[in-house]
Amino acid sequence: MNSESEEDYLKALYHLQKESNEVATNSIAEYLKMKPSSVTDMLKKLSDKNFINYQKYKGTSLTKKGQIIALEIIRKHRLWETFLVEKLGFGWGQVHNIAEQLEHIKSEELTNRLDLFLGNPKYDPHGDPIPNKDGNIEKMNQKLLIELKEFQKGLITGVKKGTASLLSYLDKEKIKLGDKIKVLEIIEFDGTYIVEINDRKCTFSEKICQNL
Amino acid sequence: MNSESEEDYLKALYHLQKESNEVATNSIAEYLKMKPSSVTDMLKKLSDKNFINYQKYKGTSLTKKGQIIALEIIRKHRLWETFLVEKLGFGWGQVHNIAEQLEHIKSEELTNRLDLFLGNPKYDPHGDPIPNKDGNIEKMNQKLLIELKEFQKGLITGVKKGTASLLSYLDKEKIKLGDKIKVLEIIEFDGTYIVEINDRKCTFSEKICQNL
DNA sequence: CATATTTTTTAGACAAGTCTAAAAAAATAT
DNA sequence: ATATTTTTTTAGACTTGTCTAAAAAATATG
Repeated sequence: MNSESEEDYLKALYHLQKESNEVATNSIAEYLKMKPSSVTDMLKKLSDKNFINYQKYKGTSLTKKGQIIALEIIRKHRLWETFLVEKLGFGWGQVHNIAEQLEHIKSEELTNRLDLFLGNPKYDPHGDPIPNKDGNIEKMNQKLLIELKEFQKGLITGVKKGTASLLSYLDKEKIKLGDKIKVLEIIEFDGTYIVEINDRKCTFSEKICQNL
Repeated sequence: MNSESEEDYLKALYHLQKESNEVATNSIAEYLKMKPSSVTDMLKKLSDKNFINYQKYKGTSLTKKGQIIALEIIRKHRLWETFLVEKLGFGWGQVHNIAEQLEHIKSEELTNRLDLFLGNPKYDPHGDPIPNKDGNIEKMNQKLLIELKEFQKGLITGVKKGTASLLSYLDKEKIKLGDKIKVLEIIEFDGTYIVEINDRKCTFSEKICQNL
């Protein structure tokens, strides 16, 4: 059985690999808020267990075996987030920390029963796809809002950096997943977007370049 | 914040205190399947934190503060067991280990929302009372089956030592909590009970001296 | 390309929680 | 009331996962 710490590293690797295939020691350290030396230690351990491809001073990547574990953790995380929002009535922003704990609960049967109980959801409350039992995860066809030009339209399917403050702002504005969005105007000067959602006009700063 | 290990000790203390008020180091060790020396170490730590009354070579007991923590853990354990059985469809016997993990999840709001979601249950699936938010727990008015005489009647409200094998035996016999029970005959020789449950006759060995 | 900077690793330390073996205290028995 | 046994504690070791400081490798700069 793997420790919680090992699971955290594998999950981090999975997320960081979306940016670039080879992950640097320092970026893992930054992501997990640890010192690079601690990361090196753990990379050795994960390499011994054949969860990662690792050679000194080279970048790191998940092996097939490591990826399977990472996806199991992500599956559990997203299922629990769904449970917390759908069944217990938590808001978007509150669930991450709790799911971070729940994702380490070890029981395959629990995970599968939870999945069934939730109606085999495809997406979590943030719009991220939930891997299935066999570790298959849907490739996302998402764009960032900043990639859209004037008069283009889209559906809001998720938020990238789920900062609590952004999520609660969106909540307050009654903006939710699945809402249609249309870009009315882009202000050159500071990159502010004027968009239309649910027939209402909203203004997004450039920093909210993280939805489609 | 308290470690999982500390929580396990406090919970053990709570359960062992029901037998006798002062708990011996060795009995904690046996209960938790650890060596007595490890227990001594932890007792010092818990004593420093004012969770227990401890003096070298004397027995140990929970302080008010320690009892509050213990009851929080027990509350969480029993709520999660209820969730697993009622909502996810697990059987009696399967839930203990999983609840043992879930009880350590730290979020008061989660616990309270779970409680609400389950309809503020008073008893867990084994018939044990669930402490409320303020740590109040119902005193049990349970007797062991062995305490009943011939022709006395009762309600099955719980199982003491929840061994998986006994639970699955009861399941197979379709015996569940709330069933009415009537003692028809007690066989002197080996203490076997012949009882009537749901209009059917059953035979219980003396060892099943753990229901009312 | 030689030096400076950055990244990564090594070496050694520490905290938590456990263990074994031995010593000390308490309980029991003769 | 003393000797034996049992219980409990102490002392020291080990593991896991982290850290700091220093060394080594890789990368960037003039």
